Formats: sequence, C-alpha cells, structure tokens
Amino acid sequence: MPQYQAPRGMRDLLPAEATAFARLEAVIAARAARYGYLPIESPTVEDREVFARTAGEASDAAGKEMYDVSLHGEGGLALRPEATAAVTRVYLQHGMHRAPQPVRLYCAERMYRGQRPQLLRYREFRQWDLECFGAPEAAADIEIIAFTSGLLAELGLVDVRLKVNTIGDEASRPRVKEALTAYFAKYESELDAACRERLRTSVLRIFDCKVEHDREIAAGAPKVRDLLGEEDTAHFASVLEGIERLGIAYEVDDTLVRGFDYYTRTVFEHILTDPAFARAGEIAVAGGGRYDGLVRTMGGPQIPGTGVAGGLDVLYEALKQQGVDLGGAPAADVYVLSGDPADAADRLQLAEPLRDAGFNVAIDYSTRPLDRQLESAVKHGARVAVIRGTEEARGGNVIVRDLTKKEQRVTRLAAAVTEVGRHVARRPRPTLAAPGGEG
RNA sequence: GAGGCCGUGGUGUAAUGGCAACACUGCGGGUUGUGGACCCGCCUUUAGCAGUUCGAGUCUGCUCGGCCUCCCCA
Repeated sequence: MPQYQAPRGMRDLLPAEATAFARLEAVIAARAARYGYLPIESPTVEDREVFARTAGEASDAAGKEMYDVSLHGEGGLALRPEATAAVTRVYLQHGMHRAPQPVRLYCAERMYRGQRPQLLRYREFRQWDLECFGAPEAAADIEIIAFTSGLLAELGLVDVRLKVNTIGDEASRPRVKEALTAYFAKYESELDAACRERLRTSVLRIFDCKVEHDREIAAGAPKVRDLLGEEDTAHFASVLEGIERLGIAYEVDDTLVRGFDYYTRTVFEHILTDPAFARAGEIAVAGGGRYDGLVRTMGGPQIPGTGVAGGLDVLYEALKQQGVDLGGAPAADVYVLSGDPADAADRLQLAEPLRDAGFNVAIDYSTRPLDRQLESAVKHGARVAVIRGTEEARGGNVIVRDLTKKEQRVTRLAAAVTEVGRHVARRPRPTLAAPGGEG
C-alpha cells in the first residue's frame, strides 16, 4: 500500500477513463447546445444555506452528508451536494430572472456527499445538469425528459426505463400532506423509525421506503394524483401526452417521489435495468423534475423551473456494462528515436513540424540502444517511428518506419511530414473560434 | 452514520502459527545490434499501529481503505 491514497470515496481517473469521461461530457454538452442550453460553471463551494434551505430537512444530501468547508476556522460554506440549488443561485445573483425567459442552462460539475461509498456511489462524483427557468409549460418538462431519453439512446444505453409521476404544486401540497399524514398516522406504530420521522418531516418520502411492511402500508395510501387540483392534473396529462407524441416509452409510478423537497408537479427518473445494477434499490442514471417554488424559496421572484441531472460515473459504468466502446487514451501516433546519443536538441526539433501537422508525437529522450528505443515505442502504442542518427539517416535524411507493417523508408527531412501522413491520420485540432458563428 | 465480508510488490496469484514464492509489467545491465527475444539483477514487501506467542501474512483489538446491506441518492 502506498503511503498516500485518494480520500475515501474519491477516485482518480487514469488516462483511459479520463479520456472516456471527457468524450462523454463532450457528447452531452453538444446535445445540450442543440437544445438551446447554454453552458455555465459555478464554484465547487457554496454558502451552506443554498442547499440547506432548499433541499428540505429530511434530505441527507443537504444535511448530515454535507461536506463543510472552513477557512481559518470560519465556516458557513459547503461543497455542493447537488446542482439545481447552485445553478438557481447563479441565476438569481446575475439577474438572469430579468433576461428574456426562459433561461436554459447546462453544466457538468463534481458533487460531494459524505455518504458511505459503495458501487457507483462515491463521495465525489460527476453530474451533468440541465435547468430551465421561466417556463411553466408542460412542454418544458417534456423537452427535458426527451433530452434525457434521447441522450441515453444516442449513447447506446438501452437497459433503462423511464418512470414518471406528479406530486402536485405548492397549492396542493398542504392537502396532500394532510391526507397522507392522516393515513400514515394510523399506522405510526407499525412504521419503521425512519418513516416515523418522515411522517413529521416529509410524508411524501414514505413512498420511498424499502421496508416490506412499510411498503404494504404505503400501497393502501391515498394516491397523490387523486389529491391534486385541476391544473396539476391537466399539467400531468399534458406531460404524458407529450412524451407519448415523441414516442418515448415510460411508465407512471404512483410512488415516485424525489429526495429534494423543492420538487413540484412533474418528477421522473431513468432507472438502470441491467441485472448487474438491479440490487435491492434501483440505480437512477438520471432524474429530475419541476421546481416552481425554488427560485422564490431562495429569495427571488415567483419563477417556475424544471430540470434534470444525471450521474456521469453511473452513466459511464452502465455503458461499459452494456459493452459500448468507450475508447481509450489516445497513444502517441509517432515516436521520435535516434541512434545518436548526443542529439537531444535535434530530436526535439524534428518533432515540432510533425506536431504542427497534427500528429501526436512523443520523443525517446534516452541514449539507449536503438532496439530498446523501438521496443519502447511499440509498447507506448506508437504506429510510426521517425528515426535519425543512424547510418542510413544522414545528411538531412530520416527514416520513417511503420511499426505495424514493419516497413520503412528513408526520406528527406523536409518530406517527413508527408511520409508520416501516409501511415497515420492527422488529428483535428481544437480552436478558439466558435464553430458556426457566435456561441 | 449502523451491520456484514475483505485487504500479500505496479498487476494477478501462492504460502498446516515456522526461511514470504510464482507469473506478468516496469527499471538497470548484458547478448543481439532497426523492435515485442534471451540471460542477470532491482522494485525498500503481507494496508497501518498495538497485542497474544519462542515465533504472526496467518490469531485478537483499534485505525485506514474497498465491497455488500440499511440509509440516502447520480
């Protein structure tokens, strides 16, 4: 065991995984852009209250699981456990509620929860997130769901199912709570400790309980949907109709409620169905819903919102489990070698035009014998070796050797780029200019 | 946070309480000298700290870490 290791529940992404995650994020970001969602980034650290006030007292993520941050003994800050409240803070702080609505925002950041680590559950994990502010219409919910289902399909994830439910708006909430509290109170002595606590703090979450007897009790509870007002019902009907029109498979789950108290009306989750992940609970690869009271809760005006967040770590594992090719770290295309132990500067100089031409070029810095250098180049995954400092490669010549075909050719130094190009493709180079006009 | 299982070089494995072994990888050296070969050597060792014992990788306790269940959720 090494002396130092990554903190509990946090992990390092090595080149192959780091590359795969970057590609995954790029696919999601591009899709978000296609849906008109603009990227933002926000600090890893926020005022503790941003989460504590919005998530609800029954939420562990924004309660006992929060990572408190202190500076010189002063507290009040926390590592963000979820995205929505943080993005809402950004929205309000920068006066985006006075920009043309709706405001559609996308981000992909790391989240932190001080939970006990398990498979696919880390203390530091990555989430992609879409938030749409200022759109009360069911169409916004539908689009968010469509985005997510489409994303998973685009990536090749098929072992997944969509659950949808409505929990009503804030006007219905007192009626819902009253009815459910009255029902569950009759069984209070039979409920387990956690649910007795929820009876006081967050009745709806009793539906989340996994204790068998509690589930039986919950099965007899009044359906939330039957307690809602006309507008809630109409909204939900529109959502369902919309998803159907788009050909998205779904199921209504009467007991689906989410872990944060700010949700209103629409809630949904995309659940993994592969047996490898089908444990006692269900693992959600994405989930979200509407939060029409959140902006006001945070001190802003009454502005509705709807959004979705998904775990990148979960997504990555699910795709891998399903055999989707996630690629690996791009190895160097070209390795520069030399038989001359004293030509370090020449090797460096030789690599530059190749790099400018778009090849990934690594250099063997050593003075090892040439065969060792070749062996090393192969083990580093290079496809082509460019060799100088030998008998053949003299007077402005270099050898370009295809390491796969084991064929080589002596060429003028000036023609090296062209010759290498016959064996490996140039890689596209990112630029600063926004493609397709202003971004 | 609660309960359970587990932890041997970089990786994968072995070792009735009695000399920690093997394979692969990596590094150094050699043979060869434009490659995946062969030979020699090295990688400071049983996650850490205590304890029981003549003697601990093996037994006990604590700590750290991983996995599973509860909890919670991505």
